[in-house]
Amino acid sequence: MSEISKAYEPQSVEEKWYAYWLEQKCFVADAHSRKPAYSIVIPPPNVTGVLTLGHVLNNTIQDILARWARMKGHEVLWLPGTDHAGIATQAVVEKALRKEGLMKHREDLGREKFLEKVWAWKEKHGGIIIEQLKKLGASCDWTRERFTMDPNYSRCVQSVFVELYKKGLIYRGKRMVNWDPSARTALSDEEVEMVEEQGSLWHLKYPLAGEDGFVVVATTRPETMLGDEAVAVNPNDPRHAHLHGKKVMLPLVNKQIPIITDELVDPKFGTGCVKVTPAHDPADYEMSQLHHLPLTVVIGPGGAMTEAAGADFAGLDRMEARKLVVEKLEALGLVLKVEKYVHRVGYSERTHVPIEPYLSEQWFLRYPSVDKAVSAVETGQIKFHPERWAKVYSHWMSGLKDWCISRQLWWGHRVPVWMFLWKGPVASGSADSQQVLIDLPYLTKDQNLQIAGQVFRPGGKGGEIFVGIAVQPGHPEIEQLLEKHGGKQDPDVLDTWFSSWLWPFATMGWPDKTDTLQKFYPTTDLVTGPDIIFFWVARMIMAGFEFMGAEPFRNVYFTGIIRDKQGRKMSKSLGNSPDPLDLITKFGADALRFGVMRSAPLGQDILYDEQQVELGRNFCNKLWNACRFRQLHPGDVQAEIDPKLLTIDDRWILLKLDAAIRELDAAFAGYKFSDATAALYRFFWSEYCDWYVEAAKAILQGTDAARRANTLAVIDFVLSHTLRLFHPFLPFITEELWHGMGYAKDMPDGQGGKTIMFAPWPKPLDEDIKRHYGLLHETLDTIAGRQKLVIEIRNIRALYKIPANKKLNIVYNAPADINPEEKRVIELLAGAEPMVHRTAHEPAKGEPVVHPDFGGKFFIPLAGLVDAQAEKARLAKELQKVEAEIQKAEAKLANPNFADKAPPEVLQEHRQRLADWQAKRAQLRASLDELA
RNA sequence: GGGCGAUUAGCGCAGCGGUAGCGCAGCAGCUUUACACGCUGUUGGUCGGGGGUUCGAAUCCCUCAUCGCCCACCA
Repeated sequence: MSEISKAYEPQSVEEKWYAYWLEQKCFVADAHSRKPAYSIVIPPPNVTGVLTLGHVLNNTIQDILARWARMKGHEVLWLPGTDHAGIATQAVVEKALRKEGLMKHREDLGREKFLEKVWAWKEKHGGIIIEQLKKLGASCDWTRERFTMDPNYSRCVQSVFVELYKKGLIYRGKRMVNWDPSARTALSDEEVEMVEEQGSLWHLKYPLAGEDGFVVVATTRPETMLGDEAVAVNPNDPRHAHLHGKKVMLPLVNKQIPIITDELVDPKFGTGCVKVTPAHDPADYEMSQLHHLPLTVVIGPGGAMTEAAGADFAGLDRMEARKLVVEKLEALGLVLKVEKYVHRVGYSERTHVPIEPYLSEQWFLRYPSVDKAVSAVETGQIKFHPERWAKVYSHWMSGLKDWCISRQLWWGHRVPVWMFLWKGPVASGSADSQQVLIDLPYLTKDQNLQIAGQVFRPGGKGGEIFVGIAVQPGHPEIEQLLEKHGGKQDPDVLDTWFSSWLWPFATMGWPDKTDTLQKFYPTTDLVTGPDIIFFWVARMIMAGFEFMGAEPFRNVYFTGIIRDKQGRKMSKSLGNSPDPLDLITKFGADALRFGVMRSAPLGQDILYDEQQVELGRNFCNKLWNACRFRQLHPGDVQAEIDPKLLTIDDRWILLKLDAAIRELDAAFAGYKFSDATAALYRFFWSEYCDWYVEAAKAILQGTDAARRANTLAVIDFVLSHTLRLFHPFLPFITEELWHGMGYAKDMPDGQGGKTIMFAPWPKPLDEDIKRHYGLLHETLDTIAGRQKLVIEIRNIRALYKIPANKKLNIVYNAPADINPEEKRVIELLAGAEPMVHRTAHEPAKGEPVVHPDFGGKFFIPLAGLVDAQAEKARLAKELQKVEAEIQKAEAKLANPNFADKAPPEVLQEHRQRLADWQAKRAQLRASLDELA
C-alpha cells in the first residue's frame, strides 16, 4: 500500500493515468471482439475550436456512458473527430489574415493560396480541442480519430452528392436564398436567426401615372423601392378596384410600373397596397414569377447598392441607401408617415449581419428517406431523451423545404461537379446557345468514362452538366484531362452539415463494409445539444436510412444549454464562459465533471456556478480521505467477510450499498446523471462517512483483532465497490485509489487488474448473499432508531451549550438488545463517556431524558448544568410539533371518506403514524410532569 | 400567430397523487488522531395567482401571470 497525501492533488494523478490508459490501449475498440457492441460518435467540435463548458457537459456525459458500458462488459467504441466548420473556420482565418495585412479580401490571395493558409491554420490550431478533451478524461478511441476533410471522408461526401444527384434529389436552380452579405455566401434557412427588432414602417406615396392621385404603400425597407417593379393589391379589395390596370410612377427612379392584383396581398394590413420588389423579397419574387415582372437587382452580393439602383445610390451600403432614399422622398413630400414598428429581421447566425434575400444559382437537396426518418422517431426505433424533443423533430420534418447546400466559400468540400462548354454534337435536347453546358463529349447516357481507375458517369437531363467524383489530390492527370475538354469545376463548396450528416458511418469507413462499421453501426447513443436538432440530428437520421438502410443511433440524449448565473447563454462574445482548462487546473478534472453532472438534470438548462465545481473538488477530497482512513489501519486484512462477525452497522452499510447500486442503475437507465451523482453523493458522504465510518471506529479502536479485521474487510468491500460506482464520473481519482488501495491486485488482468476501467460494474446484492450476511430490512429501522437517539442527545448538548469536545455522562435503563459494541457506537457518535446501565435511575429534577424508538430511557445528568426551565422549554417545543402532527393525522383519519376510499396500506400507514406520534406525546408529557 | 419549457427556503435545484427534501449561503458550537476541501447542531417554504378533479394535490386538469427557448415569407 502506498502512502497517501493528506489532500487530493489532481494534477499529477490525472496526467499519469491518462498516459497509462493510452499506453495500455484501453480506449481502442476491437471490431472483432465477442463482447456486445456499444458505440457513440462524438459530435465533432470545430477543428479550430476551444473547449467550452458546453463541450465539458456533452463529453462528460459521453465519457460516463462509455466507461459505464465498458465496465458492464461491452466492447466500446467512442469515436472522436473534428469538423472543418466551413464558414466559421474560414471567417476566423480571413480575419487573422486581414489583421496580418496579408489580404483585404480572399480574392487577393486566390483560392489556392488562401486554402494553403487555412490548412496551415488548421495544422497549427486544429487539435487543441482534442488535447483539451484528453485533459477532461475523455476515453475516445483516438486511433480512429476523423476529420470531415480527411481524404476518405471527402470521398464519402462526394459519392453521396453523386448518388443523390443521380437519384434526382440534388438539383441546381436559380432561387431566392438567404444571403450573408458579410461572408458573401448563401445560407440554409436554419442558419438564419430571426431577431425581433424595433424598426420603422414607412408609408410612401407613389403618384399615379398620367392622372392625379397616388397610392400609399408601406415598407420596412425603403431602399428596396429602387428595385420595385409593381404595386400589388388584393383583387377582392373594393377600395382599390379603381386602380386595377393602372400604373404608378416610381419615384426617384422615374419609371412606370404596373398595379397588379394578387391574392397574397392582405387587405387588412396597412393600406392594402404592397410595393413589389421581385429581386429582394421572397414573397415578391414569387409574385413576380406569376406576373412576369422583370428582376431589377439593386443590392449586390456585398450588401452595397448596384448600378441599377441609379447613380445617386450605386456603391452605397444598403443601410446608408435607406437613409438617403427616405431623405429624398421626404424632400419630394412623398413620405406620408413613419410608424414605429416591431418586426423580425433575419440575421446570419455566423456573421450577425442582416440577411439579404438574394437571387442566385445554388445547389439544392430534396431530403431523402423522410418518411422513414419520421416514423423511426414516432415509433421509438430512435428514442429521444427527454421525449418532448420528438415533437419538435416531427414538426420540423413535416415542413421540410429543400436544403440549399452550396456555399460561396473556399474552405470545404468542393462541389464535385464539372461543367463543360459545348464542343461537339449534342446527344439529346436542344442547344441553341453557344454557352450550353453539356456532358463530357462523346459520352452517351449509358457510357461511363474511366479515367485513372475512377468511373465518371454522365448526369443531368439532356446533358446539362456532368457530376462525378471530384479529382483527388494525387491525380493531376484527371484534372488535366477534364480541363482539356474545357471542363471547369463548380467553384462552390458544400454546406458543412452536408458532410456532418454522414458522420455516424463516414467515420467508420463507409462505403466500404469495414469491420468497424459492421460491429458498431448503428451506434447506441448520441449526446448532443437540442440547438442542432435540425442542423444535425434530423439530417443524420435521414442519411442513415438513405445510405445505410438503418437508423444511425438508437438513443439521442439532448443536454441542456449551459447558462451563466444571470441565465444568459455562454458565449465567447459575452465573455461569460469560464475556461474549463482553468477550472481543471484549479479543481481537477474529476471535480469539474462531478460539479457539472450534479447540476445537469435531464433536459433542463444549466445555470453554471463555480460553487458546483468546488463541491466536486470537496467531494473528491472526501473520497480521498475516506480511503486514507482505511490506509491508516494496515494489516489485519482478510479477504473474506465473516458473516458471524458482522455488526449491525456492517449489515446496514451493506444494505445501503445495495440500495445505492440499484439507484444508480435506475438513474443510468433513464439517463438521469444528476440523480446518479446525487445518489452517490448521499450514499458515500452521509451514509458511509458520516455514520458507518464513525461507527466502525468503535471496532477499530477496540482490541478484538478478528473483529477489527472483519470490519476492515467490510470497509474494503464497500470501498472497492464504491470506487467502481464512481469511476464513470470520476475516472482519475478512482483509478489512483483503485491501485493505491491495492484492489487492482485482487483482480484478473482484463477485469480490473490493470485498470479500474474494466473492473466489473457492481451488481445489486442477490438474495443469497443477503441471507448469507444476514441483511434484513429491519436493520435499516434499527439503525434509523439509533440515529435518532444520537441526534437527540446531540441536540441536548447543543441546547445546554456543552462544547462538542466535552464528553457527556449518560445513564440508561434497559434497552432491549444492545450489546457492548453497539453501546460503544452510540457513545462514540454521541460524544459520551461509557454509558452506565442502571435499572433504577432517579433523575434529578429537570434532567434531560431521551426515549429511543427501541425502548428504555437515556438520562443525561448534567451536574451543575441542569436548567429545569430550559429543559421544559425544549420539551414544550417538541410537544408542540408532535401535537400538530397528531392533529393532522387525526383529522385525516376522522374523515369517513378517507377510511372508505383510501387503500388499506395507506390507511394502515396513517394509523401507525398516529400511534407513533401519540407514543411520543405520552413520553414528552411524562417528562414534563416529572419537571413540574 | 403557433408550440415547448420553467416558476418549490436568500441562491441553485430534487421531488411529480399519500408525513415538503438536497447542496450552497446564514446562525451556534467544535484543532473529536481520514478530511476546516472538515465535524456537530440549527433558522428559513400557505411549493407563482385563481379555479377544478380527488378521501387526499407541490404532484393531475383548466385558467391567468412572469421569465426563457423554438417554429412561422404579412409588406
